[in-house]
Amino acid sequence: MAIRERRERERLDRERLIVAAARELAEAEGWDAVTTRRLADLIEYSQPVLYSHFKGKDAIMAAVAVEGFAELAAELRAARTKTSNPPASLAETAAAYAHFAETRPILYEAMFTKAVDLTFASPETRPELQAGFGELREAVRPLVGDDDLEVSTEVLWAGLHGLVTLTRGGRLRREDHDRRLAVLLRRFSD
Amino acid sequence: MAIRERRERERLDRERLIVAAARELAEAEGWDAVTTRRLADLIEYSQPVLYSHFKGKDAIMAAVAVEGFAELAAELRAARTKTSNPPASLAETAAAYAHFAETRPILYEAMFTKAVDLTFASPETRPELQAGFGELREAVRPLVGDDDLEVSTEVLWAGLHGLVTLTRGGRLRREDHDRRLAVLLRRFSD
DNA sequence: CAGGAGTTCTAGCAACGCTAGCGAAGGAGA
DNA sequence: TCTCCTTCGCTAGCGTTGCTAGAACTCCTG
Repeated sequence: MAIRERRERERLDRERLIVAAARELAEAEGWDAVTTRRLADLIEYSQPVLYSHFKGKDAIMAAVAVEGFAELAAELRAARTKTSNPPASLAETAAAYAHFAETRPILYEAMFTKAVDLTFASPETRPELQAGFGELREAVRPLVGDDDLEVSTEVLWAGLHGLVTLTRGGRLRREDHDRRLAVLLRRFSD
Repeated sequence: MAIRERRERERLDRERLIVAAARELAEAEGWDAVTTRRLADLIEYSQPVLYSHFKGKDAIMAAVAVEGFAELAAELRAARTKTSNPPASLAETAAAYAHFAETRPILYEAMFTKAVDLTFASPETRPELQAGFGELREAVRPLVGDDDLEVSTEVLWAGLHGLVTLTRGGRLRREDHDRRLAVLLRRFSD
């Protein structure tokens, strides 16, 4: 029976290896470079083993995206709890969100543009996916009435998401980023 | 010489035919269904003619996107000029933006997710791409100081874009859409 | 009517995601 | 220790993709 356990452990290791390789390759050369063949080469197994772990390429990207959500939540939390002054805390959190998207664009792309089949805002949503939103909500809470909390947080999230995606797509001049962030936040701080 | 003109006219017609076919197919079955082969079938020419008009598939999608930007600008303009009351005008314009993205999701996808190589916010930006932003700006102008105008408009745009993309991706519950729009607008109307 | 320029097609390349089915490896029972 | 049998990963290949080289055809010109 111990053999079975070792096998499962090795299997889990290999699964992590796949996700890590996919992420590294994507961050190095973009998602277009992440093909099942190159991935198989990187992990030093043949293509079909990928499919014994994941339903398809999309599922691998979704796994990378889940990692991204966990990291985003952690960074938002760190930023939010850096200060106890509510407006400053919100500003830190928002800046951390923008910074995450700016410095890890490939990860952000997987989280919001590629992985379409990750379910959100429903009971069976994976906790990693809710945590980030939760951090935003806690940063917003001290500044708005509790009745509007959910909706206000969603609007802030949308504002941040819109800023980073439009900037990434070359739709907004990068140099005005800080001013835009300030304008967005000012509307939550009075 | 008239022959040359006729030829160019026919060529232009065929180019429009390609773009129209691409758009129809995409709106009917999604962008994944738009392959060069199916497109060639639809226009009743062989594949290579597509490449005598466009550099590649991306260029065809970009052409569809440009159509989309023109239509979006027209609809925003119609909404904005429906009333002369500034806050109401802004609300109409914002609602029109959201309505456009909601009712023409495939077009919106081409405009903001697919066609990456359309240059924005630079002198050589095509006028169709600037017009939509211009309508937003004129709707915002009466409500904010002229010094903040550009940045405020960009933030509103980002907010709207974030709302529609997060909603489309299943990240926001659709039923709260109107409340979120109201919260976003309230921040521009006081 | 013959020549040549321009246009469109047939055919095919390399790469993609994904899968059927064979062959080897290795634990389980006699 | 030998044999069976399950489990596992591989080779090979299918169908489809975007794109292109070069042949074949059309049609205006002299």
